[in-house]
Amino acid sequence: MKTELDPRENGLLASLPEQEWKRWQPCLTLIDLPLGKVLYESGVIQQQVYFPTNAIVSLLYVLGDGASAEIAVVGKEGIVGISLFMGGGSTPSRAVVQSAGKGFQVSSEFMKSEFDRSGPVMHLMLRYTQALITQMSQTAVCNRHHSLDQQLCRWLLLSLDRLSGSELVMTQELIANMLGVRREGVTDAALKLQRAGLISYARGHISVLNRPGLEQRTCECYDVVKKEYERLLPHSIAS
Amino acid sequence: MKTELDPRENGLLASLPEQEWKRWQPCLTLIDLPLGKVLYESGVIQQQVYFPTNAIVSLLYVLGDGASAEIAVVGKEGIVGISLFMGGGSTPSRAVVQSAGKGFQVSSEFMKSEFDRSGPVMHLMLRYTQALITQMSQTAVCNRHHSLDQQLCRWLLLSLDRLSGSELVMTQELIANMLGVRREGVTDAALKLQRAGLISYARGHISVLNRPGLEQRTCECYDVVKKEYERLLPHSIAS
DNA sequence: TCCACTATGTGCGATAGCGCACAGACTGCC
DNA sequence: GGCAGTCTGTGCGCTATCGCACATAGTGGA
Repeated sequence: MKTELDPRENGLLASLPEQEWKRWQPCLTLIDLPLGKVLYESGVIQQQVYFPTNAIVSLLYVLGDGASAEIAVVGKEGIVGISLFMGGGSTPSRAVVQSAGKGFQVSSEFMKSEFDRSGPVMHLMLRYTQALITQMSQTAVCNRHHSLDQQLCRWLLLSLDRLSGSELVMTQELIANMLGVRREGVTDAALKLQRAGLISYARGHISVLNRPGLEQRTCECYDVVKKEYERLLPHSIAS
Repeated sequence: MKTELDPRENGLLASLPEQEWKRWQPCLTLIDLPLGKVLYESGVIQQQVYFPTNAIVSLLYVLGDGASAEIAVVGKEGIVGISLFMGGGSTPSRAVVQSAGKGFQVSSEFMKSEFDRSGPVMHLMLRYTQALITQMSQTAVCNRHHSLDQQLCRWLLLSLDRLSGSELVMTQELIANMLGVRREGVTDAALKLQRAGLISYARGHISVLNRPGLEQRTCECYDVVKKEYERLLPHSIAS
């Protein structure tokens, strides 16, 4: 009679071989991921790692003057907290829930011991990390060369891919923080998309009306990232 | 009577424990890294990985329209070709020698088998990768928020740290490609630094006259990256 | 010595995004 | 039903950077 969320809605957990899955299942804890929750803070050693199912988490960097920029976004295809197994234990960035939902957590100790088995878990995590690196690189390039309009399209598409459905709950203010631009700039860009009939925007609710249209309007960055995720993590993002 | 370059001028090779080093030493091949040499190309499977000693290699992304941007820079502290052990085998970016010098290469097979021992080599490589991720993230943020002046300072300092000495051989045109800006923009920024007495520029030769001055003028990004390299890879960058 | 070439410096109009101020509209709560 | 608060839309002057055109200055080879 359980209607509990299935951990295997997370792409990485779903990719675990049967044998590993048996070890993992009892160690997974369902966790609520409300909007704005900080999963880790710059420089702080993490006690858990997280596997979102229907939430989105932004990795963002906050500058001394309060300005910020999103480095990458993690959803049901990934894990939050890679620095744990990469060796640092912390990063100079922050992970914030950007779209509320649920996820699963496991303790750092468990994650570490699983990684250190050097088996499928490790290789899966490393491939994911490689995909994440691509996303970060592409963010850097996109920040440099592409217009806000294009970046907004990219951002919407990346976020949608990491959820299910075609609706996002997200104010323009928040999007501006993620993209590292002014709120008014997002308003302008969003208006253009609305007028083109691609999205509809209403007080924090974005509905995508014409996804192919968005894909046409975005820069190549989106496609590069998407293809790389598909190459490295087949089946992890339902498209 | 050998005056050959010591592989241990590379920080990662120098960090190998004695036991590993004995295995590695016979497998290292000295290689010339002339300006502009492409060490790997977007999407192409690599046959070698490279450990620069006195050369600098840029990881850069080239857009469809020819525009480009540097994602990260690798010098004597690192390795070129992490995607080999991360699992992808290739990345959607390009590695180009940005400052001529020497390095050592090992075959993909050797690197892979060493990584798969899951010992000190693996942990060293993962820590390096984590540091590289920090550099990429910070590049993304810097591209978004900081002025060209500041970015030029950051870039000069990062490059200097990865060489030895206080001189760079590098035209403004090339720097512009790396930073993903116009050549004239670099001219302007470089002039400001010259007038402030921080550097002197002469037909592709940059001498840093006042390093503390540069450090004062750059954005926080440089410091974040530097500290993270020092934390994750002690002794790897001589400061 | 001269010439072609490359590297650097300069000017100027165009544009994207910024910072700020403020208006209108919707929402939730009393 | 009214009010406070939040979200979105708009106007305007400012600045950094762009794109292009062109001037100047070293440099290396014929």
